[in-house]
Amino acid sequence: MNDNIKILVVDDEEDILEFLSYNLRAEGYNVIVADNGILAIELAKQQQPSLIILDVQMPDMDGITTCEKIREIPSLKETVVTFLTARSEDYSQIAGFEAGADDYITKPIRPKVLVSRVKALLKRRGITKDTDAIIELGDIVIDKEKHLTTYKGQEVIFAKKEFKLLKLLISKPGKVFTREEILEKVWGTDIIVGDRTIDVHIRKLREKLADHYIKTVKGVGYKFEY
Amino acid sequence: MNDNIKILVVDDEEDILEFLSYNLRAEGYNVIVADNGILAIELAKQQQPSLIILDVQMPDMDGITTCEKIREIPSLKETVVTFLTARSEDYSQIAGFEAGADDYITKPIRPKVLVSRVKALLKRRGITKDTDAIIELGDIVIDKEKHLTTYKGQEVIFAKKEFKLLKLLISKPGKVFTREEILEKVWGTDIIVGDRTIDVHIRKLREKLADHYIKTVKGVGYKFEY
DNA sequence: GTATATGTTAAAAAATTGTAAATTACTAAA
DNA sequence: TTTAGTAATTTACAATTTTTTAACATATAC
Repeated sequence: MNDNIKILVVDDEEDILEFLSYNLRAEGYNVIVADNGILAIELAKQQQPSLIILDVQMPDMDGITTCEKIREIPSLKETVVTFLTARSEDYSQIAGFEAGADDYITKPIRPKVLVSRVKALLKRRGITKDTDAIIELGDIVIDKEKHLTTYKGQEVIFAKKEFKLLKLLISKPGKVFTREEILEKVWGTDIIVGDRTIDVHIRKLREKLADHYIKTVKGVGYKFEY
Repeated sequence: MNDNIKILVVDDEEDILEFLSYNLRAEGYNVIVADNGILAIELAKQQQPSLIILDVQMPDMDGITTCEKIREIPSLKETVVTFLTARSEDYSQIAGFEAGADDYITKPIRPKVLVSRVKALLKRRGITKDTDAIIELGDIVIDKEKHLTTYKGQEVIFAKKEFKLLKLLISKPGKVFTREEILEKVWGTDIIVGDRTIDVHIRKLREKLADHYIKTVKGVGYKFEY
């Protein structure tokens, strides 16, 4: 479902790992787990999760140290980190924020609280599920269901193919989509179109939005960058 | 790039074998061929291809029988099999799926259709070469998905070949890559370029990063050292 | 010192993409 | 069914960027 949003849960207690991943998976998240800080860092580097839930109290390497190390990794600078603390221990709260955490969740964990907190955190960072009917990126709002796009509050009309292309590019901002990928996703596998077709459609998008949103990566493809 | 992905093509007509292998090799696949079912089974057992493209109409042992026999071989249970049928013959399509095929391609074969179909099939089975999406070495971060390289937090733009070369060298820091190896991996086997081409590209990398990362091992090749 | 391998630079060549205009395909109304 | 309008694609060429070549400089091993 939302296997696009990856969450890494780190705790040394098996029970808690299961509890958390069960509840998050039920919401459709792609959950990966680690039972210690070392593994957590390794997994985080490789898998690039959007959110890391980190228990403060762990043997060997505690959550705070783990968080500090995570923050040192350039590719994880933007990752949301939230702590899991037993009761509301003032001390770990403060230390947690200093270590670079974005939020903390206190045990005992209530499933509903957990889920809403996670949703809020991700939303705050603009990480949305691609199943959402509405994609919002600053000035650009796309309503998939209504086939409606708004740019700076103004409605912009995109033809069918244009809309599909825009939706694709915007679905993973920053990711480069190769021409092949675009053909496959927008036109379909068996349809063959000429070499310039994609360019022309890209041009239409650039015309209707602003030039700078869609970047060309020569020899590779196109990407959407806000 | 995909030289690890092996495809077995089975057809009794020499022309079609050549046509298929030419187009698949052009995409970088490792293609092996067989002109009859018996040989196909033998090769499949030995070589363990990821995908088998099987002509339905063949003398001696037809594609459907061959497929059934392949499906009986435990080590080939996971192999993707696709049929090649003349026109869209309903009969062979149905029989094909019963025999355990995953897809069928109809003749006449269009190269682009063939390739995209093959890619889709392999992807569906999760057969991809791509390792980690992000390579990280201290100050240098390479995001393959975003086709983006960061050096000391600053974005550095590499053209396609440069990017490929950097990716190769950085994939095994410290390892010396010979010129031959570089040519093969970055340019491909059958492309012939002059003597100074690699040097020029190495120079570009050195210009865009810092000189000291890429070391020359005279008489041998180049290596990346952090 | 000579021969061989590599470094450097600029310019040529090749590849890729951008664009406008023309053509074709499609769709909904008359 | 015809028609008119819009969308999608192709075409032909321009503009741009990347890649390669080629000529010469420099370094290194023997």
